[in-house]
Amino acid sequence: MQNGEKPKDQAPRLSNRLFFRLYQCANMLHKTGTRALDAHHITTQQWAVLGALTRPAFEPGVAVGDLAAFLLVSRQNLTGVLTRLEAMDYIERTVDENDNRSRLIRLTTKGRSLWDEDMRPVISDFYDDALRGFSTEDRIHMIHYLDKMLRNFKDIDPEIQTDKKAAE
Amino acid sequence: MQNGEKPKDQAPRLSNRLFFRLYQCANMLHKTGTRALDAHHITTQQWAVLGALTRPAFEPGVAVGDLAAFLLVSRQNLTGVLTRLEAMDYIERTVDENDNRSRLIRLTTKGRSLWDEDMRPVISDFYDDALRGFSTEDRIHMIHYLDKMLRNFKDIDPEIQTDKKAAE
DNA sequence: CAAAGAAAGTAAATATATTGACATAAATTG
DNA sequence: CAATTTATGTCAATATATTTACTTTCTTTG
Repeated sequence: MQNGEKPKDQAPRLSNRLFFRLYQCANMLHKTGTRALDAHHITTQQWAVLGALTRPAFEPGVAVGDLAAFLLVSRQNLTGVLTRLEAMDYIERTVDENDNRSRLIRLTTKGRSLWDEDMRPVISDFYDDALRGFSTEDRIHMIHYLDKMLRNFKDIDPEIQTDKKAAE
Repeated sequence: MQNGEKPKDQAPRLSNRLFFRLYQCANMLHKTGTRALDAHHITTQQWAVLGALTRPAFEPGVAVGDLAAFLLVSRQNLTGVLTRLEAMDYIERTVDENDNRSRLIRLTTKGRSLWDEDMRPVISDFYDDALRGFSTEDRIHMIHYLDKMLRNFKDIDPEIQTDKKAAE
């Protein structure tokens, strides 16, 4: 620590700057991400849902609550997003045979096609643009920091039980 | 590059993971941040606006468009947030003497008091919790990455003119 | 096995956020 | 200087996102 002039006074400004940048990045992620997929009328939230549903573990169908826990949004929020995706025929809701309360969410053939043919190339280009200048090591470091912050957020949130189980 | 097995195949998964973590962090930032200030009925967006208005450069009053450019949200979005903050008597809108189209946004005495007495301590604790385990260098690196990504986002966005001018 | 409890999903109310459209006022042009 | 263009803020429509409340179904108890 070479800076001798009261490092404690710098900390609040540093934290403030960090979170403001995170806030700005979040705004731009949704703004530019939604615009990138505008031709297909897909928003970043719908993107996140569709992307989750392509995961091998979720392909047989996933409950709304589990999907919400994975995306870190509320169950109630997902209801609306899922309703719109279902209306566009990209996903389907089926009743869980083992539990009539539970609805299993799954990609339709149309949804799978949208993801593979239309969205995947656009997303790939979007990633390239947004990560321009990031080396592989930069990306790994950034993921490390985001993971670390995410664990802290989960500790703050009384709803989420941090069960130490790595989710990929 | 020591990893000899097709590093190009790893890149998409790395990018995907990075943006998914960013998406999750953004969700948690708003969720836990709004909850932290729930006792004062302040959301993270209102927090961002009030925080911006405490900046010395904005204290004489700032135009809606300039505030939107600073926060990286749309002008139209701010209208609603400002209306609610004005109804709570935390900010005031005055007409710019030099331009009758422009409204100058400023903190009220009540808003200044809310920020200094009520919000600042809560925000300070929130920062401590969310950045637990982050060294000063970690914070600087994280800010660096967020800044870098932000520049890329601005390059993607056709609306924003990146005029290379550092905004603090 | 019936009653209390918990869990899953959805609806309603409130607050963001975006784009498109619009009214007013300033700036530019001919 | 009048006419077009541009700039500023707001309203409207759509899509998130949250908390509160409720219905249905499953689980737990007595």
